[in-house]
Amino acid sequence: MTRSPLERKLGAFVALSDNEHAILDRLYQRRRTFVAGVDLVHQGQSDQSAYILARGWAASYKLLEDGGRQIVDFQVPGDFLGLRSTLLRISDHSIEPVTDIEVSEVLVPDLLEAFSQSPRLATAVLWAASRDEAMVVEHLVNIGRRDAVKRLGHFFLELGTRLDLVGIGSRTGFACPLTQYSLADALGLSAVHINRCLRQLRDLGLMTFQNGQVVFDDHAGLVRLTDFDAAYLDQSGPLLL
Amino acid sequence: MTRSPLERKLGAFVALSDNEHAILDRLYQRRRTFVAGVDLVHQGQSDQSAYILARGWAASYKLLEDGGRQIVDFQVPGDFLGLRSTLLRISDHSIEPVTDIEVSEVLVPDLLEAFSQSPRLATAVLWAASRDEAMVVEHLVNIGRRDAVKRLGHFFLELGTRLDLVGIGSRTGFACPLTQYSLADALGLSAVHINRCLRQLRDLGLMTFQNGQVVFDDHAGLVRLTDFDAAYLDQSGPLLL
DNA sequence: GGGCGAAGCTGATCCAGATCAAGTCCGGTC
DNA sequence: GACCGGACTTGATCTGGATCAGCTTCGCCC
Repeated sequence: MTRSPLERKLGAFVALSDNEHAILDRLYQRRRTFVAGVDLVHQGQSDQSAYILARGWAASYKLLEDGGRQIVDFQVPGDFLGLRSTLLRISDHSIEPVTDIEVSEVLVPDLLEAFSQSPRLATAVLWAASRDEAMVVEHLVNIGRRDAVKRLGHFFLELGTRLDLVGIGSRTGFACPLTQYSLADALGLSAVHINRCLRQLRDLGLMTFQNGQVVFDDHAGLVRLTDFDAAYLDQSGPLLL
Repeated sequence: MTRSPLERKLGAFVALSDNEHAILDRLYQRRRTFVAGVDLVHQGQSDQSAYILARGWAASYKLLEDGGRQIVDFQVPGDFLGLRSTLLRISDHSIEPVTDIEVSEVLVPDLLEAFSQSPRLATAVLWAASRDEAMVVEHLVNIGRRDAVKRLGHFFLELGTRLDLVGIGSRTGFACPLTQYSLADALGLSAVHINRCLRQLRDLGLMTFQNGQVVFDDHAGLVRLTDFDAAYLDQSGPLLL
């Protein structure tokens, strides 16, 4: 039996029963696709549904009235899109596909129904939400207290680790569809400065990002420089309830 | 019947039954107190329990190996302390009481047990976690894209709104036990600069923070300056499941 | 009442990163 | 094959906020 990315992710937290797998399978039968660059959720929108990302990359961001934007996080396969928005009933952010993406739609009532059928599923989803929050927190620390070069290096290390966990990419590198502009919006820097920092990382022999390809030339060195600690991504294996 | 701050908060999301109130009451009978300045949770610690803050203020923060620290969020009565850490099994952050605090201890197994007795409670807690995440996200945007004065103003407006919702403080101001140093650690600025920005806000006639007292001299003006929108704090009333 | 430590305040200087202004180097498209 | 727009690159200059160094004020303790 093949498992979806979500089932793999939740399965890493609680050991799911056959019945729970069946409940999850029923959750997302509605397959949809969205093209790169066109928002699927708008800030301020209400009553939209949540999605589970099956293929491609997306970005969640907030727009400021002065025109600036802050990318809060990127989503990769297996991640929820807009789960928080549906619970809060109004979306506090927008979501834009970075590449063409494929998602499964999850209707809120179905999700709540699944929770009442299996409270352990509710706990697993709460765990997934906590993990997402931990990533945002680390992002906050990154922006608040690290200088530009460390910030950039740390960002790529986190991304690499996340992709590793869902089976895309590895310790040596990964394919990355982001532009220097989106990196700037994510890291609170200007695109020009991102460019210079990428060069620095290259010159230091630590990592390379060119032509949509990230290569960790010296993974250990980069970890050392950026004070990266993957603990918050938690992958210690299923908790038995 | 008097409700605890937590029950009030969760009750704002789902209308709780008497039975659910009873389950919640059973959750936290263990009252504990901690003195200001002494961490109750350490980064890297595992197996600690979660708490619900009943009185006083706390700060959750992360330490960097270069000695810097980033305060991720402040907690006020009704907020969870360390909920995320217990789900992730290892704490990714530390928690320090800003004032002497009073908390109720919540054991994880009890919490999971409560979820299986009432899936609606699980949903309500998931909602509370989403709300916390929304605050961290807004904090991220604040640090990533707003200049120091706006950042500071926005911070105080959020805090004011949160306190308003739990019945402490009001539209005109609130008592605030934070030092300029802790503000600096929260906002990714230096304490010196916080001092100058506070003066600016005072000179602009927008707000005053002196002697542990925040006064909004021109609430509307401050909202305008800082692009503050309380939508992410969601208080549209109970969702009926 | 004197000493001491935390918090607050202020001025002078420095620097990381923004901004401005030109480029180059694609891949598409007519 | 000329044109165009998007991503990337590079240099010159400017500036918000850090850092350093010292000051005051106040509460607390002996």
